[in-house]
Amino acid sequence: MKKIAKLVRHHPARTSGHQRQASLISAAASLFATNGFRGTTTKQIALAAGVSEALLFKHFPTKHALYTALLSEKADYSGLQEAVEEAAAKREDKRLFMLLANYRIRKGADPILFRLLLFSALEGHEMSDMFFRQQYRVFHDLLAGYIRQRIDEGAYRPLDPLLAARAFFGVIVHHRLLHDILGFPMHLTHEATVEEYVSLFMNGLIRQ
Amino acid sequence: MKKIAKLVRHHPARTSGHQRQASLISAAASLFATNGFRGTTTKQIALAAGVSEALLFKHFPTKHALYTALLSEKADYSGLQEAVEEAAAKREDKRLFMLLANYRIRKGADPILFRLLLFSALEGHEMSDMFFRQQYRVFHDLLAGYIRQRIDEGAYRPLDPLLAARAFFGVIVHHRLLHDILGFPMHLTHEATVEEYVSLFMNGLIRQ
DNA sequence: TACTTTGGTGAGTGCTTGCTCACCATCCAT
DNA sequence: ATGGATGGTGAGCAAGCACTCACCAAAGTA
Repeated sequence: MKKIAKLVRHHPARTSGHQRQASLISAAASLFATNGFRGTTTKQIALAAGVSEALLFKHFPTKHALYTALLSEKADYSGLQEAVEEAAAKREDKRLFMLLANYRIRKGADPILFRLLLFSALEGHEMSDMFFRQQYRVFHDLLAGYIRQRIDEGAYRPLDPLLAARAFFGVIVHHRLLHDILGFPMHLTHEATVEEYVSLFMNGLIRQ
Repeated sequence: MKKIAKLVRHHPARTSGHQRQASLISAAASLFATNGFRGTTTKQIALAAGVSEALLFKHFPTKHALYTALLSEKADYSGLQEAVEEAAAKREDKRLFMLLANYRIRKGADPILFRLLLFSALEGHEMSDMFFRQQYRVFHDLLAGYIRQRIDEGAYRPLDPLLAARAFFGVIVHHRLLHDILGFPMHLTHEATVEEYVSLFMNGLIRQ
């Protein structure tokens, strides 16, 4: 009798340390993304992950450490970089821009990451700098470099390459800002939107 | 003797209600802008305004009410709208774009407002919607309407007007994001930057 | 079987938060 | 002068916060 009661009572079959850590991080991700670092309590995270608050602190010494772990895990742009570099090598201008734009605007693009990034930038988390300077700026410099090259080759007008690259990312980032953060509805399909942005960037507004 | 002592002791000459309210709002503005709503305490605000916390709550029933008062006071785009409409009526395309871009990028542009807006958008404050839908969207629709008109007149290529307007604002907003929030240095002067962005937007990247 | 390690918790701790309340001080009108 | 309105405060409250601690339970291991 005693034994059975014992077995039945708490019996969710202990989870491994790594799994727990992962589930805590994923629970934290969506909470931090929606409410920010300061707007999220460790109690909420523990609850969302289905464990006690005490266990959270067994895995991460502080709330801050959990946040840092989360941010460094989320940063992953591999795959895109190679595709972009290939398109650049082949001078496939339009494909290059489409790749970059599509990566962020495409249907499955993770709005959580975008919100996390913005929050961390605004709240001034130290990981934010790392995030932007390492990951984001890779594409920044990559694109600026490519534009510079194409200007030298005479294919593009002699604009400032860095500003041109920033302008392009601006269009994309702003789109996500309106769509993911402010909740503006899409008014064309994802594909058509990307196409339109790229066309505008490459050819300008004025009828030539 | 007695009289003098009385006069000298607490003597900062009582401030009027309106002045106090204004100084509280201005103190709150910079604190909310740097730390967000949740990251700012009423104690900090009171301290920055040089009064007791209790007085703050005499002027604003809740922290939230102060935030709302602040946001609705900060929203003021008058002046620009008329100038833009005038340029539009005269079909001074470049001047119109320069006006819009300059308004946000110019040297004195208030970074506090931009941060406040972003924070309120991320934190999901109800004023945020009002802010964006009323103020921000005015220019959105204004510009989109103008672009549509110019397309009809055959001056612009037949692009989607709304997306084109968004793209333009995207460039500007992104510039401020990099500069005001992430702390990226300006690499050209304000004037040259604006000029470059407008030129890119109007003429495109590709040498025609 | 016994023992160490690891997963897991309830019940706190001290501190900070938004907010209140009783009270004082100064102005202005009568 | 005097009384009501208005500007202003110190002390404190209940709730919530990040974080801790003593302790239990289930595995692996000898």
